[in-house]
Amino acid sequence: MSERVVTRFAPSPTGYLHVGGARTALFNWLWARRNGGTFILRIEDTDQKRNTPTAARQVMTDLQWLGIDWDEGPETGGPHGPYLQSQRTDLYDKYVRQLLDEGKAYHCFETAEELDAMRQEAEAQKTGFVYRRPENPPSEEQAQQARAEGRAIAVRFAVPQDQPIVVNDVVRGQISFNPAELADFIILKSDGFPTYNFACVVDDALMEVTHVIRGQEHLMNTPGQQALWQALFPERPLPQYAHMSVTVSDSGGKLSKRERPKTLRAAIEALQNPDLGKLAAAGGISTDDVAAFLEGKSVPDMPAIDAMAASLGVRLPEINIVDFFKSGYLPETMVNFLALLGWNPGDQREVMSVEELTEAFDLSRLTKSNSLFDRQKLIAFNTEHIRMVPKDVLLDHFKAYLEQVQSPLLAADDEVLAKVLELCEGARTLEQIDQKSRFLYVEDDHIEFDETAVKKVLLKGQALEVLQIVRDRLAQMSEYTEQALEDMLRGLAEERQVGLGKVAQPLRVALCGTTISLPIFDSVNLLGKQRTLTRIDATLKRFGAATKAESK
RNA sequence: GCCCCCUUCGUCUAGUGGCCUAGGAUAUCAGGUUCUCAUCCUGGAGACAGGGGUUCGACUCCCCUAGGGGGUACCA
Repeated sequence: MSERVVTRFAPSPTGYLHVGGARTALFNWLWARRNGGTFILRIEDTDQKRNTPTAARQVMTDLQWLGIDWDEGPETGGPHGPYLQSQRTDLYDKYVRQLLDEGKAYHCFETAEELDAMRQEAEAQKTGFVYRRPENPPSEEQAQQARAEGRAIAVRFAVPQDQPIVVNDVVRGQISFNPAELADFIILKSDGFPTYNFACVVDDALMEVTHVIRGQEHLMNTPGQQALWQALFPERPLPQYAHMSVTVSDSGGKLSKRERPKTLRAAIEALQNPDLGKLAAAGGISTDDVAAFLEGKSVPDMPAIDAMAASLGVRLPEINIVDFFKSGYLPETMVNFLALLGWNPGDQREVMSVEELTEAFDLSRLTKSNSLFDRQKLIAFNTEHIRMVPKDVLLDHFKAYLEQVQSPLLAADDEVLAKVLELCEGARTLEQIDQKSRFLYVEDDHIEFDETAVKKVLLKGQALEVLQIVRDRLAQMSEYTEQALEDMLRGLAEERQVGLGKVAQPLRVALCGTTISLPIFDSVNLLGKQRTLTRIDATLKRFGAATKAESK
């Protein structure tokens, strides 16, 4: 493979990087890395209405979290910059001019509304709408005049009609298109910005892109782009196109950003008496916004959606890359899992490191059919990667996670965190590790007791009695080691002719408020004698009184 | 409506005409280990969308039907 490889990821900055985009980025990146080639990041911000100023930065942050770096792009620079399309308009203008002069493009004056009307009419008659090229395209003078009158003026590419356009796709083979069914598409919008189909071709050519790896949703754009490329850059070879299958959601349909708001809306609607005011406050938006959201009229931004969901304790399906970060997935897991969505190494390997993926990746093994995003399998992968990743790397990931969710465990030093990670071997997500360990750093009088845990463990049988004995023996222990603790608890269980669970569970709930925590001996040990006793006393006082009251 | 793509266990997939009584993973079920949650171990069940061809022989090649997906913008 001595051939030079240049790939690119070209997102439009409309929000967070989502799973689909991340996969596209990853495949392009893997292919470039595999071949010692160049990976370019290009921001396609030619739609004035849809861009948000911080989105490009957000996308870059998300890529970086995944470990996807770019050789050329924003903030990195490179020989083909700038890498924001909104800063390249002079280039696009130049090529539009060239096409116009060569008679390969022409002006048109229809407004968006007029075109809409034509389209609707066509639809009413159940026929497809194809823009018909006028017999005599407007002259340069007419265009000048229209411009002077302030009319909307756009430029269309005249798609060559002489022969079928054959796209040679790496994944799907040769696909032939009838040019008569390809409309003369707009390349320059009336606001002066190029359309995607135009800017993309100009940039791919200028940036010397050799491989275009993208989702199947772009397959229908390809004949037009290819024709444009040949009109503009006849001397340059076309890039290799590879159209990947689409990723669909396990809740049915295409994996879409809209799933999160949808899930939240359903959760709110399922409530008897949703407190809209409280929701609005949680989301930092107005009550009217919440009402409009419930009626399906508008959708608040992601942070507001997240905050409202959190206030209700509702879990939203992860869609954006940051969502997976917040749910405690490792970047290694995401990269591995994403890579297997529409690709496989051809042997029976599945859990793979980035290095292995890079080494094995090949365009010839891209899958044709759509794949479903299976969260269950993702969790299984995460379990494997948590186990596989080097200790220091895992520690770094864990600290980043704790920071992200602002866990009380942030107060712990590296030594304790490393110990916690060791004790949580077999955990499925970083979130689980955090959840079962954070009690260590919660104030003794701030323990939240889980209702079912209290009922099922503490208030059952002789639990409180046993807890009292545990407390007394603990207080008397001169040596407070894990081994001593274990001996004591096991001894007690044996004395009372019960399983260790009968002794350990009440203690666990007293210390953590839940039935889920680190192994009990370690929990007691890490918490320290004093705090352990304090928590047991508080529990005995609180629930001991409750049972007495009940028995009266 | 029109155009394009796709179709193997629930899910992701291996399979490029005989290695297929179709392999792996995950999920699921049964059993075991275990102080909780997990992990872990053993075993089980589970698929070539349907119909026609081609061929000595089709999961593999061709056609049709059905189903799924994508596109049909002055979005990308």
